[in-house]
Amino acid sequence: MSKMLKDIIENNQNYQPGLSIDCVIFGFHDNQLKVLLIKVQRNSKWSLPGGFIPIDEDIDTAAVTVLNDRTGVDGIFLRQFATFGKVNRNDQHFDEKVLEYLQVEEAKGKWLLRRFVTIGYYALVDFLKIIPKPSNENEIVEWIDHKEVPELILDHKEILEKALDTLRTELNLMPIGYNLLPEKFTMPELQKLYETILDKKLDRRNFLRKITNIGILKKLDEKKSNVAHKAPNLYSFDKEKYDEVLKNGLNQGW
Amino acid sequence: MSKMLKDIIENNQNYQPGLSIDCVIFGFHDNQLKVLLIKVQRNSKWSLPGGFIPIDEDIDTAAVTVLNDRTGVDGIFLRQFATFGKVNRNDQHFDEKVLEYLQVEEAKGKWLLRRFVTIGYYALVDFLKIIPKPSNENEIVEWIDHKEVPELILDHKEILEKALDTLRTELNLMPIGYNLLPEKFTMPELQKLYETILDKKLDRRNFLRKITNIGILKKLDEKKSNVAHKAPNLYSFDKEKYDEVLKNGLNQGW
DNA sequence: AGTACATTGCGTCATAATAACACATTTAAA
DNA sequence: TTTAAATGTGTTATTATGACGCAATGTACT
Repeated sequence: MSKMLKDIIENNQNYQPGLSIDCVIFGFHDNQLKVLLIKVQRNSKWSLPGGFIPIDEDIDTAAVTVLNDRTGVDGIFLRQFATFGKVNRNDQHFDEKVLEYLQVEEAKGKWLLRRFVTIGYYALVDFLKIIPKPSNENEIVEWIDHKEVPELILDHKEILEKALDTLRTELNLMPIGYNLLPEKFTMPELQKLYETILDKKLDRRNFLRKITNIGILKKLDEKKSNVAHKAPNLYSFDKEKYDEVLKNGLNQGW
Repeated sequence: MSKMLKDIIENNQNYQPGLSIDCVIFGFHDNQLKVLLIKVQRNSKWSLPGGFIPIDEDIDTAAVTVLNDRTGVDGIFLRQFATFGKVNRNDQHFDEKVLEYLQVEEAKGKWLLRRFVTIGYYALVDFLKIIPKPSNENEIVEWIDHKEVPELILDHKEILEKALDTLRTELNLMPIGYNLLPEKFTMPELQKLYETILDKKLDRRNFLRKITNIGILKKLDEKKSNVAHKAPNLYSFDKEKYDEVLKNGLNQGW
């Protein structure tokens, strides 16, 4: 932090006051659903990557910037899911000591001390295509298994939980693998992705039938190599049909 | 407006800057899905009821206040669904002329002229229990059929559409009638509610079977009186089971 | 009073989706 | 060569869904 944050505080008239963005960036690797977390060295707790909103940018655009800053990619699945604004949510986060440390004027510093409402976005990214990028030299950026996320700052744990909850619901409304898996993948991998998100075992054969019937998969004439046991077939998504289902939704219900 | 808005502007340090709340309040009557809209006389366009966020209130609490101000009820279904923050969303809404009219100092007035990000909430209320209440003497509050909503200010039409879209999706995830219908209701009424929200005809007999199987209805030993044709049976919700389904969700999907 | 008509209540039947499970095949490792 | 673990491809019973049929009820009209 520091230089960048100091710049923002001193030019706070260029940013939307009292409003921030936090991103829950999901990736899938080693059969684990991972979350990209950051740590500012000075601080002992991990947090979600976030940022402020330039007054001349749409909030969605600002969210893309946050994502892009940390992952170096864009054109990815990024979706707003909730806004958090409890009165005390960022009490005791930044205080006078921080402002003193940053050497900003008291008047300017007040901008940072008030209640910040934060808009939560979640992103689905291809783990292998991302190189976690600290946005400055003191920042640590890491993928952490969602089951082993340590204590986070402020209400970030609540934000993460809500994102995961949203993801679970969306799983019933749309396909999601395209954003989280590599170009080619196996059926067990896709199933494991679903199982990990839902935290629930699924029957292998029933899963195959159901996911196949959606009509978004292409079975490739190729098997995964260098694997223990029988080599599983490779699949890829039929992007055109995938997008169609994304648009129209899965379960019509009524 | 006016007195109240002027007060807010002059005491803007008591409100979250650049942030507002807009409520899409749904009611059901005469087989129509209605939306509660307001009109400030000076202005020719209708708008969603909204408000600002006191710095010492949670955003959810502020939303309850907005709802309560216009309907006089609380303890109702109220849910945040999205946050809107395009850069130009409130350009040309309030301008210098308004501030002049309100006779507020220019410095204070600037608070109102910047981009406001608005948090959208939607509410489901029992039409008959609500008495639309103007929050001041110049305000007009009215129920308007969602199919006949005229042009609205700013991006309020977009906000309304998004709320309706969310409601349609939620219909597949949870039951909703409890909040929109009176204590006792008929099966055709409940079905019409679903048809109106979904904008789609449903088969009467299949609807009965499906809604009954959810297990949230109590068939009363009573028929609706004063109706043309055969008197339909009355139903009410089994609140305990209803809440259980609300919590656990309808379609498990996977 | 008698009849037409709209609406309700309670079904059926064919088809599709889902849950539970069986068995042969492939491959690495013992 | 055998074993164990995983994959590929089924079957069967049950349940859910979509598309209808028909008698009963009550209003409105002649």
